[in-house]
Amino acid sequence: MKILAIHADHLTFEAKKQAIKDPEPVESPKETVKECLVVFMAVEKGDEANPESAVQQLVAQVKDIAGQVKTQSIVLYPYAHLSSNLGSPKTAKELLAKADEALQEQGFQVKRSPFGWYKAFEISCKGHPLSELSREITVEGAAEQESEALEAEKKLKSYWYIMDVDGALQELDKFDFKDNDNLKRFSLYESDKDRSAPKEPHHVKIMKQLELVDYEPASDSGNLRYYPKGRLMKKLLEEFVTDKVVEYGGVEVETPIMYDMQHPALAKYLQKFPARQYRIDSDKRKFFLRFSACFGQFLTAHDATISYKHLPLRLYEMTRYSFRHEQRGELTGLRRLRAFTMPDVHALCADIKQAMEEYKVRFDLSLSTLEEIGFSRDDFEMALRVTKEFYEKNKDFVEYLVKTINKPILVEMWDEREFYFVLKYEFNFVDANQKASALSTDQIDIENGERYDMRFMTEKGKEAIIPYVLHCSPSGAIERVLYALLERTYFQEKRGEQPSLPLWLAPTQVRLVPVNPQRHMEFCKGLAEKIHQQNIRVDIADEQETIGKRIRDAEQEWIPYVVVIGDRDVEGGKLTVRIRGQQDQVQWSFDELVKAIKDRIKGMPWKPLPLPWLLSRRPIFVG
RNA sequence: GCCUCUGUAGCUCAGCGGUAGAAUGCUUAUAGCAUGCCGAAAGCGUUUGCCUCGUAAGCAAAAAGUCGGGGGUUCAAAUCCCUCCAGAGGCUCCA
Repeated sequence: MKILAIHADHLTFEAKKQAIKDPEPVESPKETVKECLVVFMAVEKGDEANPESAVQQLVAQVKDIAGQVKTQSIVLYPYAHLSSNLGSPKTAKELLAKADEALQEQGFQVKRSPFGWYKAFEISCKGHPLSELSREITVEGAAEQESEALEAEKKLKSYWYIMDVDGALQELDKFDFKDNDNLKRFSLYESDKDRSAPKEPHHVKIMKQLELVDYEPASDSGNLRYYPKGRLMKKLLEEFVTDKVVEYGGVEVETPIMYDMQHPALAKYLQKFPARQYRIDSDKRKFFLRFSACFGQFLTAHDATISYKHLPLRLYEMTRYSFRHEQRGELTGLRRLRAFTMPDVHALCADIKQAMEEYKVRFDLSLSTLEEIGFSRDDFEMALRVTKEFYEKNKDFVEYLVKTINKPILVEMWDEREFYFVLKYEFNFVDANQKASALSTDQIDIENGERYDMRFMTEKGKEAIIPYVLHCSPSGAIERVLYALLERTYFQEKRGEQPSLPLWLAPTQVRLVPVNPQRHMEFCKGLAEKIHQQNIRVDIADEQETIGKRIRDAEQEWIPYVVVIGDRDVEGGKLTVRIRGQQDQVQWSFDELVKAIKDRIKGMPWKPLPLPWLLSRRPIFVG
């Protein structure tokens, strides 16, 4: 709170015009007070953390000044122009009223000029040395600074380029985007900082319609609820990514989700990472919720005995959850959350050569992870962010990356290094609203080895700090993968295709529709059991509805294979299969059906359907 | 955190001071197609009854509402005002 106190011979003020929606009522339009201390004051954001303390301090200050100038008459005069960081009108009004009351209790005569009006005033200042005083009042809890990194990012200057597959850099506006429409959309998004979106993102409706995910009003924003089908898809993705990382050499650990804010290594890292944290009080200590797996893994590595023979050491965790207290307005559907599931694999490297070799391996890991999930290379765009210095010294390395992905990429170059890393790439998905979101990413970190005091024994038997740490999320947040998969169906529809999910992720892979739910049920149950034994998810539309209705329901659920079972099929030995995305139905034997499906989901994890097979036995979670 | 819009039955939405209702779905989407309404009162879903059906909605009836929560204005509030909550969009931010 800022105050300006003036010892006046007289003050006249007159409310002229309403300045805010809900101003205080005016008792008498024009008032004059003689021989008084006029306290111009502005309530600030910081005061909201602890209004009681602000009032207390204000009263103490005013009492002090009034004592010095020997007056009993006080005018409290709200004066917004003293501050550029005003509190809300509501708090200000309450605070004024409380201050008024408290001063009267101290025996002062208090007048208040009404809050929320443009006012005319005339003041005569006495002019003695104590007659004009300004004071600033701060309350505890208000002084929490934004992190250095948040501040730094505001100042950081970026240079934008497109790098083609030969490694040649071109200015953004000189590049011909003829065959790279998606890259153009991505580049504009990044460089123009144009964030306008016309509508609600496509996937929000779908995630509810397919009964995958929903908002949970009883939790904090950005903390979602998963229904059985959504949980299944998420679990499959989690398992797939984990399998990929373990195959690559990942050493899976599990670490706590909250950490002491006062821990020396953590406190410094917090300053370097411009995300906002959830905070938790426990006993005497204050904790923050992790925003990645870095803390747990680095602290683990700090305590471990590591030799050069163990490097590169790949520590891995699928964080459920990582927490980032994003600003309220930034949250949307599955794209940006406050609690999300992120695979995080670090590689501790002995030197730059090893770091770069390892980086290449992980680059392939990320690419194959996204492609095996079901994305094509056209579904995402690569961005590379690098300091000028690192780029100049390692052009070959950068060229290798762009050649590997084999399409032009967006490059952001910085003059100075503000973050803990010197280079990172991302694979970005661009949605129908032109919003880009990072999926896979990997960073070369040159600070945290030292900050966390991670050491290893070199070949020469000397202890050394681990100089390079790679930070990779091979798929990006799992929720975000789901977002991209759902959002992508918009483009499928645009092209005239039926929207669909990758077969290995489809909650129901085969739906059996008995023509007569009574007469054909035995056969269906037997068939379903056989299909299930082949590790294919199956269910049975056994409701008392027409065939047409049940087929329609299956189509609206995006079921990949629909098999209608009637007398013909029970007796004939062939199955009539309706395949999503194809016009005609096919007549298949059981083995042909199984083979067709197995060919498409080869090598991907499988889990049974966590719902009753009979549709008539399932609750409806969404409408 | 700030600004704008939104919140009506499980879902999708109309109504916008006076009886709780006319639109909804699909697609090749600046438009087209289908079904409905203008006639006792939304459509889908749910429940019950009828129908026992071969590839995108069979027929009928019933139940179902704190009109997001709280406060105010008014003879009267879903409708106007204030406030809180939630969602979307913008600003900002996005490791």
